[in-house]
Amino acid sequence: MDEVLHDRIRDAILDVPPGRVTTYGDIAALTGAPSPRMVGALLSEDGHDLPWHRVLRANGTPAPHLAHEQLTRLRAEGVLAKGQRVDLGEYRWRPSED
DNA sequence: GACCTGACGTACT
DNA sequence: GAGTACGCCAGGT
Repeated sequence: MDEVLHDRIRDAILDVPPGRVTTYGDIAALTGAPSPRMVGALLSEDGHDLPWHRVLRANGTPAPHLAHEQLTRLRAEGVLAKGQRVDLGEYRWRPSED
């Protein structure tokens, strides 16, 4: 994994403000990552100190094995989910609106 | 180098 | 809206 890209992905995730969410695809597009999977891979190995709970899949649902923890953290920030699905139209963060 | 795996996305049914 | 199929790229074996 390219280290510059690595840092850009981390920075992009750190930019997401509390109470908002983004998607793996958005982070990939924003940072130039070749695939959204790379974003997930990075979080998997080096995401412990990042607000990883603000990163969702494109349909607004979290990864299955993290769903409970992720939705709990998001709820604490004011992001409400309908079942397992967060309303991206409501909470999705865009860099331009920062 | 082939094959498998994964915190994903899009298209299609 | 939900499920399936396939493409995608990097890492490990």
